[in-house]
Amino acid sequence: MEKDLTTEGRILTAARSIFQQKGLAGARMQEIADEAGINKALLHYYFRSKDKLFERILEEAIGKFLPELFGVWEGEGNILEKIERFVHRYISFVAENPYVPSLILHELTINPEKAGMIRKMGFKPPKDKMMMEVMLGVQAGLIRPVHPMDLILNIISMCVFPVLARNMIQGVMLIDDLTYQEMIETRKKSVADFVIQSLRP
Amino acid sequence: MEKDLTTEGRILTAARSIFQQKGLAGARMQEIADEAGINKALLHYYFRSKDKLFERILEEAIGKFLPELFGVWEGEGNILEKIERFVHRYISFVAENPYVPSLILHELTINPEKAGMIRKMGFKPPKDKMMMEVMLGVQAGLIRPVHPMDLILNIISMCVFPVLARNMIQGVMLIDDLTYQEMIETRKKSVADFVIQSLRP
DNA sequence: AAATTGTTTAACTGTATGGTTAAATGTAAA
DNA sequence: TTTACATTTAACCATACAGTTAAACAATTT
Repeated sequence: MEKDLTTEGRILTAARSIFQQKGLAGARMQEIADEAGINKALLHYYFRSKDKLFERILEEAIGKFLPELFGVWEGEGNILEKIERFVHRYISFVAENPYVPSLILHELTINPEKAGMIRKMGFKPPKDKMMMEVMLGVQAGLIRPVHPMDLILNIISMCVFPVLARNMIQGVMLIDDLTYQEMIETRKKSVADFVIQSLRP
Repeated sequence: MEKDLTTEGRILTAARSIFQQKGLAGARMQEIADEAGINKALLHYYFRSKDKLFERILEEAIGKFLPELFGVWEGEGNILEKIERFVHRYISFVAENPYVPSLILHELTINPEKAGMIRKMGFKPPKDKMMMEVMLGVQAGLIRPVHPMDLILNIISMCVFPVLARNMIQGVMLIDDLTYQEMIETRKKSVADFVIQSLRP
């Protein structure tokens, strides 16, 4: 249980952790209360129901996740520089907030209609910008021609999956915590290299 | 509800589907019974408890997943050919059995200790073989030097993630079913190309 | 001091759900 | 036909859990 923060903050921190580990159905209000160092009555005093609490956490997760995801295309530099910056920032982000993709993945797998929430929150995937950026890179001779959506899927996969599936991969490959931690760290560079190497004309 | 198959088979099919969509905690025995076209009493007649049924499904999933994953390194050909074969086979496999990685991921995220089951089932990741194969490829001038574990993580990520996170990606990127289906299909080649391009010396 | 707000305690309600049971019915083989 | 197994029906039990309530206490503000 956290010492500092307000009670509401401690609840949110606890809820994030529990919901991420167990999902909506698997989480227990009592457990969240325990983790926050309070009791169930107070938990309901702050958040009327489990669903409301979960929705709050999910919205917060999406609100952190998407700007991070879409933001790259706004910055300076050519496509190679953007890729490098994106990979570094994105792996750092998911490594520090592993609950974010995990929650969204689980919830949207169970309940695909909830994707509507994304549009309601005003996010729009910058597909046009992506297309344009890749085309510019090709024309400038910086990269070979590729399908933009394929490229972006590849990059996101390599950034997110190793963090998202950490327990599974460690379990299957028998890798210890420290080694894995270091691997994630080195991947902030190596994934960008891997992509950039592949894009050589 | 399926017409053919034995009752046990229909139960397993139903359980796979429900457990994949909702996870262990979210699944309902009644729902599994309905999907199998039988009643709850008969479901318990075949599988004593939810946990037993789930364990059966999970073991089955791991038993399908790991041989597919580790099998590549046994076949003929140089590393580039193996990568090409692996990507094609692996994406085909996960596309046809999306429940497999989904189940394992969710369960091992919640319950990392269950990774022990993998060792108990006699699977061992062929790390040595992977190392050796990559080193041979480097020595033969087929590929540039890379960290084998990084490479394998990249490949697996690009194969599994787009299928695993399909709902999330479609929701975020606003891609319709058919388009996505086609993308998965083309990725059976394009991912291999992407990797092989990256590995050029 | 009084009022407001945050927090605890502890008991309680209602419901969803896993699991059981027993009796009846169907079905196929011995 | 008898035996054994498969399946249904329908009721039932026990438990876990979300959510409520009321009374008391603590802390802060007015």
